Amino acid sequence: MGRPPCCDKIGVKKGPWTPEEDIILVSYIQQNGPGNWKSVPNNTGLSRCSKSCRLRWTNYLRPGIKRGGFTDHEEKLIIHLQALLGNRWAAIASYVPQRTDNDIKNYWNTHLKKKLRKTEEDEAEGGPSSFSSNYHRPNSKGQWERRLQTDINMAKQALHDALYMDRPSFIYDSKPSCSSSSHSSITPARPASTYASSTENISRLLQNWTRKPPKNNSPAGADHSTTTSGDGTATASVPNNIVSPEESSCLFQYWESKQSAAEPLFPLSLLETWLFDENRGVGLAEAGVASSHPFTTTLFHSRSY
DNA sequence: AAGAGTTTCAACCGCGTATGC
DNA sequence: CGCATACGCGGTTGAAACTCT
Repeated sequence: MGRPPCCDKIGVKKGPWTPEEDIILVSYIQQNGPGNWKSVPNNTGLSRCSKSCRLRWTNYLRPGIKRGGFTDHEEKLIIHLQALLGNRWAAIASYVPQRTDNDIKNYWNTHLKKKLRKTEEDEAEGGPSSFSSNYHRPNSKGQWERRLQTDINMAKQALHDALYMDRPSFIYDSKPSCSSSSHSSITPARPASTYASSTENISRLLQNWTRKPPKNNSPAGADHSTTTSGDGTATASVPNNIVSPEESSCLFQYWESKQSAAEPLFPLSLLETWLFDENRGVGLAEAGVASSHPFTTTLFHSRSY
């Protein structure tokens, strides 16, 4: 009885990946594209479980991944999304370009949770804090969870329509106009050259391997933005997320622009309001907020329920 | 300088879901 | 429809790095 192991445990190597293994994996994916992970160990000769290969690729080697050095905006975005979505890290990651779910999860567990706890303690003692008060509202999660899922799916569709309705051919071969640095493709099967930017990651990685910088040089990590790979994302490995990389980029950029303009947290407050709104009959469009931004306008006008 | 304690994060594990037969 | 397999996700672990004493 019991679940069979995902792969043959005998002879399967575990633990940290070596640069050699990384190179083998990256070059294989450059040629064949991500996917069909089951066959990767056999075809590459790597003594690794298929799962391990996929994880290594999606969390570390994939082009366009930014590591460490979370910005203040990203931090707030994550907190906000966590309050909305719970521990759905993959969903949250879909809104934060260039970050992996694992990275966000780790950051949450090691930094943000503590930060929130501390802030809440401070609040309990004295004045209100802008950091957490907006994010942790009591709400019967179960109550809106099912609805949330439906809403998310519909929002995704609407968002997609809104973003791409004028660009029928965009999806697989051109960059979204609002995205300067993110993934540009969501096609599963790709020519080898598409993955060229993997080499940026791997070379950077190998540099780090030979001269490991102190861990807390996180801003340097943020500067790595390699990221502008501009193409070649391993999009076949993009999980079944709420929004595509293009969409998340747009959202994120809008978020960032609003943040830098010192405006309130409009886009997510809007989203949050929408999601939490008990009186669904009263849409935000009717409340007059949606019209203030074309994105949300289209989003809400696209909703047909 | 060194040992203890703490933090970080890459990687693993197990479960749920999707897909193909 | 049921089963087998592959994939994706979230929780957890543990080694390495870092900080404190």
